[in-house]
Amino acid sequence: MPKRVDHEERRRQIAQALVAVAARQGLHAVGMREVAAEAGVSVRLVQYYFASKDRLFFYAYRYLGEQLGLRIQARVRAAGSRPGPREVLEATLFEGLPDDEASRNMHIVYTAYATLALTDPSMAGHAFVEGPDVLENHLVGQLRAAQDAGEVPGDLDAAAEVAGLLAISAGLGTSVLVGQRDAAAAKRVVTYHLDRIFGPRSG
Amino acid sequence: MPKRVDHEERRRQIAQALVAVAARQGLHAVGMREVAAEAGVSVRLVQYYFASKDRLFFYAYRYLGEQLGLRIQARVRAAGSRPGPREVLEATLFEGLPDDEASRNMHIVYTAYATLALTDPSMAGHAFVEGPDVLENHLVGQLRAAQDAGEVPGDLDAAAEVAGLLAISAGLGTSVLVGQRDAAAAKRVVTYHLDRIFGPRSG
DNA sequence: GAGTTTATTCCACAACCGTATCATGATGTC
DNA sequence: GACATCATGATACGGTTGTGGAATAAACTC
Repeated sequence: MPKRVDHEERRRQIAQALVAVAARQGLHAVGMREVAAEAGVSVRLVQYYFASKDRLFFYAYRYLGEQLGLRIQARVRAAGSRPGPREVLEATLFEGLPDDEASRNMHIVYTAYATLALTDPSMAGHAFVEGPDVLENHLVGQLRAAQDAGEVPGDLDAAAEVAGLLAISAGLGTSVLVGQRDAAAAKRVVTYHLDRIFGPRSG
Repeated sequence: MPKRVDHEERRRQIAQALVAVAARQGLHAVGMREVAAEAGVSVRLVQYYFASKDRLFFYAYRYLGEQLGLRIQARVRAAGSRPGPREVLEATLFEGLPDDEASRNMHIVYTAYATLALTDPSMAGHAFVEGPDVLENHLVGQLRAAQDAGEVPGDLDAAAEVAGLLAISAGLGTSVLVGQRDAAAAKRVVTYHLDRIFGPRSG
Protein backbone atom coordinates (compact mmCIF):
# COMPACT_ATOMS: atom_id res chain seq x y z
CA MET A 1 0.00 0.00 0.00
CA PRO A 2 1.26 3.45 -0.93
CA LYS A 3 1.09 6.68 0.98
CA ARG A 4 -2.17 6.93 2.86
CA VAL A 5 -3.82 10.19 3.85
CA ASP A 6 -6.81 10.79 6.07
CA HIS A 7 -9.28 11.94 3.45
CA GLU A 8 -11.71 13.38 5.94
CA GLU A 9 -8.96 15.41 7.52
CA ARG A 10 -7.85 16.75 4.14
CA ARG A 11 -11.42 17.63 3.26
CA ARG A 12 -11.80 19.55 6.48
CA GLN A 13 -8.58 21.41 5.77
CA ILE A 14 -9.76 22.37 2.32
CA ALA A 15 -13.20 23.31 3.59
CA GLN A 16 -11.59 25.57 6.14
CA ALA A 17 -9.61 27.21 3.37
CA LEU A 18 -12.85 27.76 1.47
CA VAL A 19 -14.41 29.45 4.49
CA ALA A 20 -11.39 31.70 4.86
CA VAL A 21 -11.52 32.76 1.23
CA ALA A 22 -15.29 33.20 1.30
CA ALA A 23 -15.08 35.38 4.40
CA ARG A 24 -12.58 37.57 2.59
CA GLN A 25 -14.04 37.89 -0.90
CA GLY A 26 -17.55 36.56 -0.60
CA LEU A 27 -18.85 33.09 -1.30
CA HIS A 28 -19.84 34.03 -4.83
CA ALA A 29 -16.26 34.93 -5.67
CA VAL A 30 -14.74 31.68 -4.42
CA GLY A 31 -12.98 29.70 -7.11
CA MET A 32 -11.15 26.44 -7.09
CA ARG A 33 -7.85 28.20 -7.59
CA GLU A 34 -8.24 30.49 -4.60
CA VAL A 35 -9.29 27.63 -2.36
CA ALA A 36 -6.33 25.57 -3.50
CA ALA A 37 -3.92 28.44 -2.93
CA GLU A 38 -5.34 29.15 0.51
CA ALA A 39 -5.07 25.50 1.47
CA GLY A 40 -1.56 25.35 0.07
CA VAL A 41 -2.31 22.59 -2.39
CA SER A 42 -2.78 22.32 -6.12
CA VAL A 43 -6.08 22.81 -7.87
CA ARG A 44 -6.05 19.25 -8.99
CA LEU A 45 -5.88 18.06 -5.41
CA VAL A 46 -9.03 19.91 -4.47
CA GLN A 47 -10.65 18.16 -7.36
CA TYR A 48 -9.21 14.90 -6.14
CA TYR A 49 -10.92 15.12 -2.76
CA PHE A 50 -14.06 16.78 -4.08
CA ALA A 51 -15.24 15.55 -7.42
CA SER A 52 -16.79 18.89 -8.36
CA LYS A 53 -17.15 22.41 -7.12
CA ASP A 54 -20.74 21.73 -6.07
CA ARG A 55 -19.62 18.90 -3.85
CA LEU A 56 -16.94 21.07 -2.32
CA PHE A 57 -19.40 23.82 -1.57
CA PHE A 58 -21.91 21.43 -0.06
CA TYR A 59 -19.30 19.78 2.11
CA ALA A 60 -18.03 23.14 3.34
CA TYR A 61 -21.58 24.14 4.18
CA ARG A 62 -22.11 21.09 6.34
CA TYR A 63 -18.70 21.54 7.90
CA LEU A 64 -19.52 25.12 8.78
CA GLY A 65 -22.89 24.24 10.28
CA GLU A 66 -21.21 21.57 12.35
CA GLN A 67 -18.61 24.04 13.61
CA LEU A 68 -21.28 26.53 14.60
CA GLY A 69 -23.11 23.81 16.49
CA LEU A 70 -19.93 22.96 18.34
CA ARG A 71 -19.46 26.60 19.26
CA ILE A 72 -22.94 26.72 20.77
CA GLN A 73 -22.23 23.55 22.74
CA ALA A 74 -18.96 24.99 23.98
CA ARG A 75 -20.74 28.11 25.12
CA VAL A 76 -23.37 26.09 26.95
CA ARG A 77 -20.70 24.05 28.69
CA ALA A 78 -18.87 27.20 29.63
CA ALA A 79 -22.02 28.41 31.38
CA GLY A 80 -21.59 25.84 34.11
CA SER A 81 -21.83 22.17 34.82
CA ARG A 82 -25.62 22.16 35.08
CA PRO A 83 -26.90 25.03 32.91
CA GLY A 84 -30.49 26.11 33.37
CA PRO A 85 -32.91 27.19 30.64
CA ARG A 86 -31.74 30.78 30.72
CA GLU A 87 -28.11 29.77 30.33
CA VAL A 88 -28.92 27.50 27.41
CA LEU A 89 -30.96 30.20 25.72
CA GLU A 90 -28.37 32.85 26.34
CA ALA A 91 -25.55 30.69 25.02
CA THR A 92 -27.48 29.98 21.85
CA LEU A 93 -28.57 33.55 21.27
CA PHE A 94 -25.16 35.05 21.97
CA GLU A 95 -23.56 32.71 19.49
CA GLY A 96 -25.56 34.47 16.79
CA LEU A 97 -23.80 37.74 17.59
CA PRO A 98 -20.29 37.60 16.16
CA ASP A 99 -17.88 39.28 18.53
CA ASP A 100 -14.48 38.20 17.28
CA GLU A 101 -13.00 37.78 13.84
CA ALA A 102 -13.31 34.01 13.82
CA SER A 103 -17.03 33.99 14.56
CA ARG A 104 -17.54 36.96 12.29
CA ASN A 105 -15.98 35.06 9.41
CA MET A 106 -18.05 31.99 10.08
CA HIS A 107 -21.26 33.95 10.22
CA ILE A 108 -20.46 35.88 7.08
CA VAL A 109 -20.04 32.64 5.17
CA TYR A 110 -23.00 30.95 6.82
CA THR A 111 -25.19 33.89 5.89
CA ALA A 112 -23.91 33.66 2.34
CA TYR A 113 -24.89 30.00 2.25
CA ALA A 114 -28.36 30.80 3.54
CA THR A 115 -28.73 33.40 0.81
CA LEU A 116 -27.47 30.93 -1.75
CA ALA A 117 -30.06 28.40 -0.63
CA LEU A 118 -32.82 30.85 -1.52
CA THR A 119 -32.19 30.48 -5.21
CA ASP A 120 -29.85 27.57 -5.84
CA PRO A 121 -31.96 24.43 -6.10
CA SER A 122 -29.05 22.11 -5.31
CA MET A 123 -28.69 23.73 -1.89
CA ALA A 124 -32.31 24.52 -1.12
CA GLY A 125 -34.82 22.37 0.67
CA HIS A 126 -34.32 20.86 4.07
CA ALA A 127 -30.84 22.32 4.60
CA PHE A 128 -31.82 25.49 6.41
CA VAL A 129 -35.11 24.19 7.78
CA GLU A 130 -34.34 21.02 9.70
CA GLY A 131 -31.42 22.39 11.66
CA PRO A 132 -33.11 25.55 12.90
CA ASP A 133 -36.30 23.59 13.54
CA VAL A 134 -34.78 21.11 15.95
CA LEU A 135 -32.91 23.93 17.66
CA GLU A 136 -36.09 25.94 18.04
CA ASN A 137 -38.07 22.98 19.39
CA HIS A 138 -35.31 22.23 21.83
CA LEU A 139 -35.35 25.78 23.16
CA VAL A 140 -39.12 25.80 23.40
CA GLY A 141 -38.79 22.73 25.59
CA GLN A 142 -36.26 24.54 27.76
CA LEU A 143 -38.55 27.51 28.22
CA ARG A 144 -41.56 25.35 29.01
CA ALA A 145 -39.50 23.56 31.61
CA ALA A 146 -38.68 26.91 33.15
CA GLN A 147 -42.38 27.71 33.19
CA ASP A 148 -43.19 24.40 34.89
CA ALA A 149 -40.50 25.17 37.46
CA GLY A 150 -42.11 28.52 38.11
CA GLU A 151 -39.08 30.47 36.96
CA VAL A 152 -41.01 32.06 34.11
CA PRO A 153 -44.61 33.33 34.04
CA GLY A 154 -46.88 30.60 32.77
CA ASP A 155 -49.01 32.88 30.63
CA LEU A 156 -46.17 33.54 28.20
CA ASP A 157 -46.45 31.85 24.81
CA ALA A 158 -43.27 29.81 24.91
CA ALA A 159 -43.26 29.08 21.17
CA ALA A 160 -43.78 32.72 20.24
CA GLU A 161 -41.16 33.88 22.73
CA VAL A 162 -38.54 31.45 21.47
CA ALA A 163 -39.31 32.21 17.83
CA GLY A 164 -38.94 35.88 18.69
CA LEU A 165 -35.67 35.38 20.55
CA LEU A 166 -34.12 33.34 17.80
CA ALA A 167 -35.20 35.88 15.23
CA ILE A 168 -33.76 38.64 17.41
CA SER A 169 -30.45 36.84 17.54
CA ALA A 170 -30.41 36.27 13.80
CA GLY A 171 -31.57 39.78 12.98
CA LEU A 172 -29.18 41.49 15.37
CA GLY A 173 -26.42 39.21 14.15
CA THR A 174 -26.74 40.49 10.63
CA SER A 175 -27.01 44.06 11.88
CA VAL A 176 -23.66 43.48 13.60
CA LEU A 177 -22.23 41.98 10.44
CA VAL A 178 -23.18 44.96 8.31
CA GLY A 179 -21.79 47.30 10.94
CA GLN A 180 -25.02 48.90 12.11
CA ARG A 181 -24.04 48.24 15.73
CA ASP A 182 -21.34 46.36 17.58
CA ALA A 183 -21.61 43.04 19.32
CA ALA A 184 -21.76 44.62 22.78
CA ALA A 185 -24.83 46.69 21.87
CA ALA A 186 -26.49 43.64 20.37
CA LYS A 187 -25.78 41.64 23.51
CA ARG A 188 -27.43 44.32 25.60
CA VAL A 189 -30.58 44.07 23.50
CA VAL A 190 -30.65 40.28 23.80
CA THR A 191 -30.05 40.49 27.55
CA TYR A 192 -32.87 42.99 27.86
CA HIS A 193 -35.27 40.57 26.24
CA LEU A 194 -34.05 37.64 28.31
CA ASP A 195 -34.51 39.72 31.45
CA ARG A 196 -37.99 40.55 30.27
CA ILE A 197 -38.81 36.84 30.34
CA PHE A 198 -36.70 35.52 33.20
CA GLY A 199 -36.53 38.69 35.28
CA PRO A 200 -33.33 40.64 35.86
CA ARG A 201 -30.14 38.57 36.15
CA SER A 202 -29.13 37.33 39.57
CA GLY A 203 -31.53 39.88 41.04
CA MET B 1 -31.98 66.64 -31.88
CA PRO B 2 -32.39 62.93 -32.47
CA LYS B 3 -34.52 60.39 -30.71
CA ARG B 4 -34.67 61.12 -27.01
CA VAL B 5 -35.31 58.53 -24.32
CA ASP B 6 -35.93 59.00 -20.64
CA HIS B 7 -32.71 57.54 -19.30
CA GLU B 8 -33.98 57.23 -15.78
CA GLU B 9 -37.00 55.33 -16.97
CA ARG B 10 -34.85 52.98 -19.01
CA ARG B 11 -32.56 52.41 -16.05
CA ARG B 12 -35.50 51.52 -13.86
CA GLN B 13 -36.74 49.11 -16.49
CA ILE B 14 -33.37 47.40 -16.65
CA ALA B 15 -33.00 47.38 -12.87
CA GLN B 16 -36.37 45.69 -12.62
CA ALA B 17 -35.19 43.07 -15.06
CA LEU B 18 -32.13 42.51 -12.92
CA VAL B 19 -34.28 41.98 -9.85
CA ALA B 20 -36.43 39.49 -11.71
CA VAL B 21 -33.42 37.50 -12.86
CA ALA B 22 -31.77 37.69 -9.44
CA ALA B 23 -34.92 36.43 -7.74
CA ARG B 24 -34.93 33.47 -10.10
CA GLN B 25 -31.28 32.42 -10.24
CA GLY B 26 -29.63 34.30 -7.42
CA LEU B 27 -27.82 37.60 -7.50
CA HIS B 28 -24.47 35.89 -7.87
CA ALA B 29 -25.58 34.26 -11.12
CA VAL B 30 -26.82 37.44 -12.76
CA GLY B 31 -24.97 38.32 -15.93
CA MET B 32 -25.27 41.15 -18.35
CA ARG B 33 -26.70 38.83 -20.96
CA GLU B 34 -29.51 37.56 -18.77
CA VAL B 35 -30.46 41.04 -17.66
CA ALA B 36 -30.50 42.24 -21.25
CA ALA B 37 -32.63 39.30 -22.35
CA GLU B 38 -35.08 39.81 -19.49
CA ALA B 39 -35.37 43.49 -20.29
CA GLY B 40 -35.77 42.73 -23.99
CA VAL B 41 -32.79 44.78 -25.07
CA SER B 42 -29.30 44.07 -26.28
CA VAL B 43 -26.35 43.54 -23.98
CA ARG B 44 -24.63 46.59 -25.33
CA LEU B 45 -27.59 48.75 -24.42
CA VAL B 46 -27.35 47.75 -20.79
CA GLN B 47 -23.77 48.89 -20.96
CA TYR B 48 -24.91 52.07 -22.60
CA TYR B 49 -27.09 53.07 -19.68
CA PHE B 50 -24.81 51.59 -17.04
CA ALA B 51 -21.15 52.02 -17.77
CA SER B 52 -20.20 48.84 -15.96
CA LYS B 53 -21.71 45.89 -14.19
CA ASP B 54 -20.84 47.36 -10.82
CA ARG B 55 -22.79 50.50 -11.59
CA LEU B 56 -25.75 48.45 -12.73
CA PHE B 57 -25.70 46.42 -9.54
CA PHE B 58 -25.40 49.49 -7.36
CA TYR B 59 -28.24 51.25 -9.13
CA ALA B 60 -30.48 48.21 -8.84
CA TYR B 61 -29.70 48.03 -5.15
CA ARG B 62 -30.78 51.60 -4.57
CA TYR B 63 -33.84 51.06 -6.75
CA LEU B 64 -34.82 48.03 -4.72
CA GLY B 65 -34.38 49.82 -1.41
CA GLU B 66 -36.51 52.64 -2.69
CA GLN B 67 -39.25 50.24 -3.75
CA LEU B 68 -39.26 48.56 -0.35
CA GLY B 69 -39.55 51.96 1.30
CA LEU B 70 -42.53 52.75 -0.89
CA ARG B 71 -44.16 49.49 0.08
CA ILE B 72 -43.82 50.34 3.76
CA GLN B 73 -45.31 53.77 3.12
CA ALA B 74 -48.20 52.21 1.23
CA ARG B 75 -48.85 49.86 4.13
CA VAL B 76 -48.81 52.72 6.61
CA ARG B 77 -51.25 54.70 4.51
CA ALA B 78 -53.48 51.66 4.18
CA ALA B 79 -53.67 51.53 7.99
CA GLY B 80 -55.81 54.63 8.06
CA SER B 81 -55.68 58.35 7.59
CA ARG B 82 -54.09 59.03 10.97
CA PRO B 83 -52.06 55.95 11.91
CA GLY B 84 -50.89 55.65 15.51
CA PRO B 85 -47.55 54.25 16.70
CA ARG B 86 -48.76 50.69 16.70
CA GLU B 87 -50.03 50.94 13.14
CA VAL B 88 -46.75 52.41 11.95
CA LEU B 89 -44.75 49.74 13.72
CA GLU B 90 -46.98 46.96 12.48
CA ALA B 91 -46.86 48.17 8.90
CA THR B 92 -43.08 48.28 8.98
CA LEU B 93 -42.64 44.93 10.65
CA PHE B 94 -45.15 43.15 8.44
CA GLU B 95 -43.40 44.40 5.35
CA GLY B 96 -40.41 42.34 6.39
CA LEU B 97 -42.49 39.17 6.11
CA PRO B 98 -42.93 38.32 2.43
CA ASP B 99 -46.41 37.00 1.81
CA ASP B 100 -46.78 37.15 -1.95
CA GLU B 101 -44.47 36.38 -4.80
CA ALA B 102 -43.65 39.99 -5.56
CA SER B 103 -42.50 40.79 -2.05
CA ARG B 104 -40.79 37.44 -1.79
CA ASN B 105 -38.74 38.21 -4.86
CA MET B 106 -37.82 41.64 -3.62
CA HIS B 107 -36.73 40.31 -0.26
CA ILE B 108 -34.73 37.51 -1.78
CA VAL B 109 -32.76 39.99 -3.82
CA TYR B 110 -32.48 42.49 -1.01
CA THR B 111 -31.10 39.80 1.26
CA ALA B 112 -28.61 38.85 -1.43
CA TYR B 113 -27.47 42.45 -1.60
CA ALA B 114 -27.02 42.58 2.16
CA THR B 115 -24.91 39.46 1.97
CA LEU B 116 -22.93 40.91 -0.88
CA ALA B 117 -22.24 44.05 1.13
CA LEU B 118 -20.54 41.93 3.79
CA THR B 119 -17.60 41.19 1.54
CA ASP B 120 -17.71 43.41 -1.52
CA PRO B 121 -15.93 46.65 -0.69
CA SER B 122 -17.65 48.58 -3.48
CA MET B 123 -21.03 47.90 -1.84
CA ALA B 124 -20.05 47.95 1.83
CA GLY B 125 -20.03 50.90 4.18
CA HIS B 126 -22.97 53.16 4.70
CA ALA B 127 -25.30 51.31 2.36
CA PHE B 128 -26.97 49.01 4.86
CA VAL B 129 -26.35 51.18 7.91
CA GLU B 130 -27.85 54.57 7.18
CA GLY B 131 -31.18 53.34 5.88
CA PRO B 132 -31.94 50.95 8.75
CA ASP B 133 -30.62 53.51 11.23
CA VAL B 134 -33.02 56.27 10.28
CA LEU B 135 -35.87 53.77 10.18
CA GLU B 136 -34.98 52.50 13.63
CA ASN B 137 -34.68 55.98 15.09
CA HIS B 138 -38.00 56.91 13.59
CA LEU B 139 -39.71 53.92 15.16
CA VAL B 140 -38.09 54.60 18.53
CA GLY B 141 -39.62 58.06 18.33
CA GLN B 142 -43.00 56.52 17.60
CA LEU B 143 -42.77 54.20 20.58
CA ARG B 144 -41.63 56.99 22.90
CA ALA B 145 -44.58 59.05 21.77
CA ALA B 146 -46.85 56.16 22.65
CA GLN B 147 -45.21 56.02 26.07
CA ASP B 148 -45.74 59.74 26.60
CA ALA B 149 -49.37 59.30 25.60
CA GLY B 150 -49.73 56.57 28.18
CA GLU B 151 -50.55 53.90 25.62
CA VAL B 152 -47.42 51.93 26.49
CA PRO B 153 -45.79 51.29 29.89
CA GLY B 154 -43.15 53.92 30.53
CA ASP B 155 -40.64 51.53 32.06
CA LEU B 156 -40.05 49.76 28.76
CA ASP B 157 -36.73 50.48 27.07
CA ALA B 158 -38.02 51.90 23.80
CA ALA B 159 -34.71 51.56 21.99
CA ALA B 160 -34.24 47.94 23.03
CA GLU B 161 -37.85 47.11 22.18
CA VAL B 162 -37.64 48.62 18.71
CA ALA B 163 -34.26 47.01 18.03
CA GLY B 164 -35.78 43.71 19.08
CA LEU B 165 -38.88 44.17 16.96
CA LEU B 166 -36.94 45.08 13.85
CA ALA B 167 -34.62 42.15 14.38
CA ILE B 168 -37.64 39.90 14.84
CA SER B 169 -39.08 41.09 11.57
CA ALA B 170 -35.79 40.59 9.74
CA GLY B 171 -35.10 37.24 11.35
CA LEU B 172 -38.59 35.89 10.80
CA GLY B 173 -38.49 37.26 7.27
CA THR B 174 -35.52 35.13 6.38
CA SER B 175 -37.07 32.14 8.13
CA VAL B 176 -40.05 32.61 5.83
CA LEU B 177 -37.78 32.91 2.81
CA VAL B 178 -35.99 29.66 3.55
CA GLY B 179 -39.31 27.94 4.13
CA GLN B 180 -39.03 27.27 7.84
CA ARG B 181 -42.50 28.75 8.38
CA ASP B 182 -45.09 30.59 6.35
CA ALA B 183 -45.91 34.27 6.43
CA ALA B 184 -49.07 33.73 8.48
CA ALA B 185 -47.17 32.03 11.29
CA ALA B 186 -44.55 34.77 11.23
CA LYS B 187 -47.26 37.41 11.44
CA ARG B 188 -48.70 35.73 14.50
CA VAL B 189 -45.33 35.91 16.22
CA VAL B 190 -44.92 39.58 15.37
CA THR B 191 -48.45 40.32 16.53
CA TYR B 192 -47.78 38.49 19.78
CA HIS B 193 -44.83 40.75 20.48
CA LEU B 194 -46.71 43.89 19.52
CA ASP B 195 -49.53 42.84 21.84
CA ARG B 196 -46.96 42.33 24.56
CA ILE B 197 -46.02 45.99 24.26
CA PHE B 198 -49.28 47.67 23.34
CA GLY B 199 -51.68 45.23 24.93
CA PRO B 200 -54.07 43.01 22.97
CA ARG B 201 -55.50 44.55 19.80
CA SER B 202 -58.70 46.56 19.99
CA GLY B 203 -59.09 45.41 23.59
C1' DG C 1 -33.13 66.75 -47.57
C1' DA C 2 -28.35 66.96 -45.66
C1' DG C 3 -26.34 66.63 -41.32
C1' DT C 4 -25.75 65.84 -36.59
C1' DT C 5 -26.65 63.56 -32.50
C1' DT C 6 -28.75 59.88 -29.94
C1' DA C 7 -30.21 55.18 -29.41
C1' DT C 8 -29.34 50.72 -30.54
C1' DT C 9 -27.25 46.38 -32.48
C1' DC C 10 -23.73 42.89 -33.90
C1' DC C 11 -19.52 41.07 -33.05
C1' DA C 12 -14.96 40.22 -31.25
C1' DC C 13 -11.51 40.10 -27.69
C1' DA C 14 -9.12 39.02 -23.55
C1' DA C 15 -9.56 37.00 -19.15
C1' DC C 16 -11.27 33.65 -16.19
C1' DC C 17 -13.57 29.47 -14.69
C1' DG C 18 -14.38 24.46 -13.76
C1' DT C 19 -12.90 20.38 -15.46
C1' DA C 20 -10.24 16.65 -17.74
C1' DT C 21 -5.80 14.53 -19.32
C1' DC C 22 -1.48 13.07 -18.62
C1' DA C 23 2.47 12.51 -16.09
C1' DT C 24 5.17 12.06 -11.72
C1' DG C 25 6.34 11.37 -6.89
C1' DA C 26 5.79 8.72 -2.83
C1' DT C 27 5.05 4.55 -0.10
C1' DG C 28 3.69 0.44 1.12
C1' DT C 29 3.78 -5.10 -0.01
C1' DC C 30 5.90 -9.27 -1.76
C1' DG D 1 14.20 -4.09 -5.26
C1' DA D 2 10.20 -4.47 -8.33
C1' DC D 3 5.59 -3.42 -8.55
C1' DA D 4 1.15 -1.72 -7.59
C1' DT D 5 -1.44 2.00 -5.87
C1' DC D 6 -2.39 6.23 -3.87
C1' DA D 7 -1.36 11.22 -3.77
C1' DT D 8 -0.02 15.17 -6.17
C1' DG D 9 1.39 18.33 -9.81
C1' DA D 10 1.65 20.78 -14.46
C1' DT D 11 -0.94 21.98 -18.19
C1' DA D 12 -4.50 22.29 -21.72
C1' DC D 13 -9.43 22.86 -23.22
C1' DG D 14 -14.03 24.44 -23.93
C1' DG D 15 -17.22 27.58 -22.28
C1' DT D 16 -18.68 31.84 -20.22
C1' DT D 17 -18.01 36.49 -18.69
C1' DG D 18 -17.59 41.63 -18.81
C1' DT D 19 -16.23 44.95 -21.91
C1' DG D 20 -15.02 47.72 -26.02
C1' DG D 21 -15.07 48.88 -31.22
C1' DA D 22 -17.38 49.72 -35.30
C1' DA D 23 -21.47 50.20 -37.68
C1' DT D 24 -26.55 51.10 -38.32
C1' DA D 25 -31.18 53.07 -37.42
C1' DA D 26 -33.93 56.90 -35.94
C1' DA D 27 -35.23 61.59 -35.18
C1' DC D 28 -34.67 66.30 -34.90
C1' DT D 29 -32.62 70.92 -36.85
C1' DC D 30 -31.61 73.95 -40.39
